[in-house]
Amino acid sequence: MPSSGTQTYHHGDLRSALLDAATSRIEHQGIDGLSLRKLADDVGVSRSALYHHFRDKNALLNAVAANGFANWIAMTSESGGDETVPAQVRMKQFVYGYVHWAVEHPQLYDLMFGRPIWKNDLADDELKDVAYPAFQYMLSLITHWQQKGLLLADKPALRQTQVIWATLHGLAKLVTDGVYADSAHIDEMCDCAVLMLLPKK
Amino acid sequence: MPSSGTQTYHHGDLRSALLDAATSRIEHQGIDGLSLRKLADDVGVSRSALYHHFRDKNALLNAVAANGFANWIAMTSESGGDETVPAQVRMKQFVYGYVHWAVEHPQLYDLMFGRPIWKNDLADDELKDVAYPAFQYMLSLITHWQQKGLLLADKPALRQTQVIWATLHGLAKLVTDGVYADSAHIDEMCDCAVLMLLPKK
DNA sequence: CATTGAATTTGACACTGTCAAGATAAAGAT
DNA sequence: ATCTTTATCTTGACAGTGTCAAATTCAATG
Repeated sequence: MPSSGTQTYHHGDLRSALLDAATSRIEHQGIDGLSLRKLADDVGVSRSALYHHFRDKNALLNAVAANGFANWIAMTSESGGDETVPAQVRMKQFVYGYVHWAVEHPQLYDLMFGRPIWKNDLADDELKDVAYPAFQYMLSLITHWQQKGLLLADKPALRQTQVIWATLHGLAKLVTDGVYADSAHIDEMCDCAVLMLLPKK
Repeated sequence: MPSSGTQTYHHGDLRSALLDAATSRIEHQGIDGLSLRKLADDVGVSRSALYHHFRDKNALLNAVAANGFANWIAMTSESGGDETVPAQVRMKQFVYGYVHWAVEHPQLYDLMFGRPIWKNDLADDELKDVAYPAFQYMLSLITHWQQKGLLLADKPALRQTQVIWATLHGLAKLVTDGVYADSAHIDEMCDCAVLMLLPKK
């Protein structure tokens, strides 16, 4: 059992070392900036050692995204789970939490919610197992708001979930992509979004 | 003056031929699926002929995006310009038009409003010259809705523009990326968005 | 100690964007 | 008409990429 630090032929835990290094590189250089060969250098291993732990580059990206979802769910259920504060406050906290997390992990967010994985049907089962519950959580949360009277019940919860999620997703993407919105106004934009999405006044 | 059809050494209008082929390839295979060498094959020219008309691959992408904006603006001012119908109907038309255009040109939309160009500061002047007016058009349109009483005036028009745009952008991206929304429900989602964004009821 | 089997490396291939140097053709000058 | 210039296109080359097959190294098991 080679303890960490010493460099043995068998790395010991190459899979998670690659995962960590890949996550770090993605967060700094972006998805397109991830080169498997440079990644191997980071970890101090040869270029094709990776293929004994991941089927190909996409499988590695899937695993990184899956880790991201686990992280995301932890953040999200934290900001939405406090039952002592009123639902409206929790909604605002959720919106803040969602957008800020995306802005703090723009590249990871891109990977998790971007086309390359979902539209091209490149998500493997492991990723789906962690991503779908995340989607369902949003639906249950917004259904809950609806039941509490925070949202009107004149439209299906699923549609309202999609619209609210779209707004959060759009805010996050406009800011992180630098399109007609900059990070100095995140909170103002979130406030405005909450005001506009809540019914009555 | 080589007429089109005959294959001469000097292509005649290689620049726009490359633009067309690139646009077509991007719309079918996506941005990452665009290879300059295959593109050259499409046009029947050698691999590096392109560099006499575009500084590099990014310049080509910029030009494709600029074309996209021109197209986008044409569509958009068409669906928003009819002064004979009431503002509320025009808003709905605008929402429909925006999302449908994005869904019909997903890859182009990605290129135009995505991070690779804007966040990485890879937009050249030609692109900015056509993109910024597009952004401003959205602002003026939504300011107009506000003045017509369609939106409340309790929040700055800029913020409301960003939120509404975020919602449209988010809807478009969720659908085109295949994340928890599919194209069969576009219109329902648009309807729901309009209902939720408009004040009162 | 021998053998099995997993982990890792090296060599190779096809592909990518990009540049320098050469080849070609059109336009302008005399 | 011929020469010169200039824009256009091609060929050769290089560094980089993901990925596979075959060879190597090591740990564990018999």
